[in-house]
Amino acid sequence: MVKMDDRKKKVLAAIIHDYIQTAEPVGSRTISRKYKLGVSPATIRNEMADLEELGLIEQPHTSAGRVPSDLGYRYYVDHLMEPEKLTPSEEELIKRSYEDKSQEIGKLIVRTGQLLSRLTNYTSMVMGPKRGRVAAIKHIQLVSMTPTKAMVIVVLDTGSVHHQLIDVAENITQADLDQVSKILNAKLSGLNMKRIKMTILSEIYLELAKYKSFMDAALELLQDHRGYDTEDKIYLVGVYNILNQPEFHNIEKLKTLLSLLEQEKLLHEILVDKQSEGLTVRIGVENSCDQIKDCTMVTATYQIDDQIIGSIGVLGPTRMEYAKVITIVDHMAKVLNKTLEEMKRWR
Amino acid sequence: MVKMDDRKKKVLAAIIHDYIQTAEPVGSRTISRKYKLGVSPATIRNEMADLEELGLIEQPHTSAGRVPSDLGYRYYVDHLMEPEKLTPSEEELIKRSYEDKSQEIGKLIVRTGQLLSRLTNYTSMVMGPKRGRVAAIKHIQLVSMTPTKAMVIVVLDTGSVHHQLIDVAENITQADLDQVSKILNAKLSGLNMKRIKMTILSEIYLELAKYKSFMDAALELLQDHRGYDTEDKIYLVGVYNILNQPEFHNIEKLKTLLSLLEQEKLLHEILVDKQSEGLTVRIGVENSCDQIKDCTMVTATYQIDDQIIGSIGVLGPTRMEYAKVITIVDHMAKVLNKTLEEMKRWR
DNA sequence: TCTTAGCACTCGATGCGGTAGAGTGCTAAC
DNA sequence: GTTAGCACTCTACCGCATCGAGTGCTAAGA
Repeated sequence: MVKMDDRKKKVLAAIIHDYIQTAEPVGSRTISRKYKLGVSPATIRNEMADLEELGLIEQPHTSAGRVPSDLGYRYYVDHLMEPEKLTPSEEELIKRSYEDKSQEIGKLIVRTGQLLSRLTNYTSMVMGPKRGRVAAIKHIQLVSMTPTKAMVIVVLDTGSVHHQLIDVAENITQADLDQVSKILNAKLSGLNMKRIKMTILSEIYLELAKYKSFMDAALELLQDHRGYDTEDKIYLVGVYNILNQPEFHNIEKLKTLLSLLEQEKLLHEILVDKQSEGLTVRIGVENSCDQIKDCTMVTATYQIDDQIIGSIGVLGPTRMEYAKVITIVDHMAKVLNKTLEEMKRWR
Repeated sequence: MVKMDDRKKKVLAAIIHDYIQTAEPVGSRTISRKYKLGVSPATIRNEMADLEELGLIEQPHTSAGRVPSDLGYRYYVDHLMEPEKLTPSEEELIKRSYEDKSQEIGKLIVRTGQLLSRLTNYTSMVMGPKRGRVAAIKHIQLVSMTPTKAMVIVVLDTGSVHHQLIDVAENITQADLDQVSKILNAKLSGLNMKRIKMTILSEIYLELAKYKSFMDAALELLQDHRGYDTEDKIYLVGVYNILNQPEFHNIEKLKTLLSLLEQEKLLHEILVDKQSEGLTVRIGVENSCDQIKDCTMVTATYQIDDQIIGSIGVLGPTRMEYAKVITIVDHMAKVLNKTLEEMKRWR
């Protein structure tokens, strides 16, 4: 049985570095010349044969150089890689992006996605925050728009605002609506969405019998839980960055990947696949989804009060700049968590 | 000088039909066999030579068949094409999509984009409604979120709702906020955004001197005109449909096009380029933008009270199914206009 | 005068053999 | 254990011949 020794590690690291840069199979000669291990190509070749036996590298065909296997990348990430530091300008950019504090949580997440994509040059995927608890109603307001239309506005304590137009009878005035708003607020304000059960609703019905005609529509908005959740929403930024990866210059591969990215359900599975707190790197076949078998996903969770409420991630080819991407994702998750912590008070 | 006669028209139409279907240059033999004009390939060849002289068709190289030129498509669209009727299932689909009446105008536009893309299998571009007039304030509401944060909500008479979190002093209560809301509503309700000038603002400042601390932030939201406009926002649907077009199996072309589609400003120019009321077809070089010189755009405007407030359109290769696409875009614009007319009352 | 069969011609696509070059594995010497 | 040397393998590339689709032209026929 072959064992990894120090030189093998160096050779593997060299192969991976070179391949990440060039996307071309790496030969023994290249390594000997570019990476000064102080040994001849022949020695490198022996080491390479061992590394291949270990399953860490592969040959596309005889007389081609070697290419890292998924397992090789895995070994690299786990044992060899030295995380790259952020450049001052990168740090600066991140800092500036989070400066504006009076943000809605959703916007924060979107901005994170944009940053991830911009810094890594890959595609970023971020998942909107899942409520650690169910959102509670802060305020309800009805506004008359035209004689027959009114706007229902619901403010949640998470800082999100929802609105919908409803039809109302011709003779309803803004005064009526104010009256209804008042009652709704008295009854519902502070309650979380799950606790708005039929009992309370029928109570309201009773009290507002004369407005029955439009209460149905108004309450429908309240009941529509899904409408309040950004939980399932996944934001993609920089999808077209994959066009810069030579491995996707093949239209068929491109189609497969892009059609995957259109399906939010699958994205969701990919993003939370085997998710545990902190940073996760899933390389090639480690992904459960077939369509990204030659991609790597670097994801991290973000949380509030130790409860995971969402994920951010970067999707790229297995030939990914691991040292850079991992640092960035990790750092962004930390910054995001810190920012969320500061915003926590009003959630 | 060669003149178009009936048979030339038939030959041109045949070439275009065949090319739209196959994306391959069309030969004289194919036309004679498939399109039963009752003449031999040799005759067709003579006609083709004439059509080429007229600039309506081109030869990629000697010994290849003919391909329609932009001019050829133009002639086809102007003189030869018979608009294709919508199938019952298509009509049904469109009808169902617009059934839900109590819609916000923005959602209506997005839905239109989705339909366009789905029905045509090309990329759709729709532009959000430009206000015929400046939006007016319908209602302002301040809601206390935490001891130090409040939500400003502004409802416009166009049916859009805007909100933003602001910082407030620790000792401000919801009652205070209600008081401020009341005054703001009294002063500003019904005014359009342009008319909120310094005079009115300073009046408010005077009256609400004791809340001065946070009025700045609240009024900033009111002043931020751009925030209220969806005018410049362009929705793209079905971008990946272009992958199905053989003309874009070339990565470089694809990159050029996709990078164009990422630039909203350019999109805006493309969509309203030489825009006049009604349906417009811009074929290949007729587009002012270089990057879509081998694309065709079919656009239509939508209006309220004879004022153009936006555009919808489809982007595809010049080898486009004109008869189908033109019918669909035209029909969708009409349906959209009709729906907007019905919604008009509350705008 | 218009149509068409026939034919020579053009040019891209395809396939094949040969070559160059990159890279390997193995062996034998250091 | 390392390395120089060498035979071997396989891809990429080039040139060449061939095939076939499609043309333009010409001359005969309607």
